[in-house]
Amino acid sequence: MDAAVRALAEPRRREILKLVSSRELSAGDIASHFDVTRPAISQHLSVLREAGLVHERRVGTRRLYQTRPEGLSELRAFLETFWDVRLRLLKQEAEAAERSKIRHGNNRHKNRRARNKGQRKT
Amino acid sequence: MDAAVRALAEPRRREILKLVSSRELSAGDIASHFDVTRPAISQHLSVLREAGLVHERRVGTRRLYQTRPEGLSELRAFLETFWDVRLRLLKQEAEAAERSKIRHGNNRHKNRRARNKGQRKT
DNA sequence: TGTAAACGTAAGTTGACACTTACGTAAGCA
DNA sequence: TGCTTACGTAAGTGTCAACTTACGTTTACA
Repeated sequence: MDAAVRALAEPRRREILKLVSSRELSAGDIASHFDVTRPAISQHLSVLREAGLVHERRVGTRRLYQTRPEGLSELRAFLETFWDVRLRLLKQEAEAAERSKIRHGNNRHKNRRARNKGQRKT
Repeated sequence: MDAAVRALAEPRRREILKLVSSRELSAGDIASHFDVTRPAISQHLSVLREAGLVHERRVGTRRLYQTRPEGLSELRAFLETFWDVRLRLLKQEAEAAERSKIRHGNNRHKNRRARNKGQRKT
């Protein structure tokens, strides 16, 4: 995953991924979309390939590239965990507030604490 | 999103995010989990805060940090698009194969082409 | 077989960035 | 009011990575 996220940190590489996400393109075609030299794009493509984010296919003298979404799955899972944790925390807080209400009835002070926790800015 | 993904490119910053995803921790507490100096962690925390990935809260002389999952949503959406595109392409290929079958009956040559496209390595 | 096309690779340069030590600052506290 | 605690910030250093130009390599083709 480290290689994938490092590869994505470069804006141009993210652009390349978008370019070849829905169709194969040759290295030259890809390079023509940018204002840097062709070797620079070639190096970006190497980084993307080694990170497992693109697939390379050689046909004749050309090399065709296409996005490999599976290369993103680990990072995707990493990001998901944070949303899972957030949801779990919110659920726990809601349950704690509920228990507090049951135990202490309509005690105003306790209710205010629970409500404030739930209101934490999102 | 650029700031977020650049922030995530650093392994230690990803570790910090994990540390404070389920609970608030002070800068010092966070630093104690690593073998670099406290100022180094402080700089990492600045990067994470400016990228919108953590929330900072000051209490007394301490600063408490916690992950802000919303800061990851743009990158998350970016990653999702690649899976959406992949699914759309697979669907199109399947439909094309189906139409080809209807038009040409059990023509072996055409069927083989369609099957090979579907078998493209995942 | 020689030439052109489409690439990748080598080598060097520049800028960013992760780290260090040293210092500044705000809040608690005797 | 001084001292301590818990930080951030400044300044300097070394490493890495993105770019350039120059060159090598493979395939197609007359």
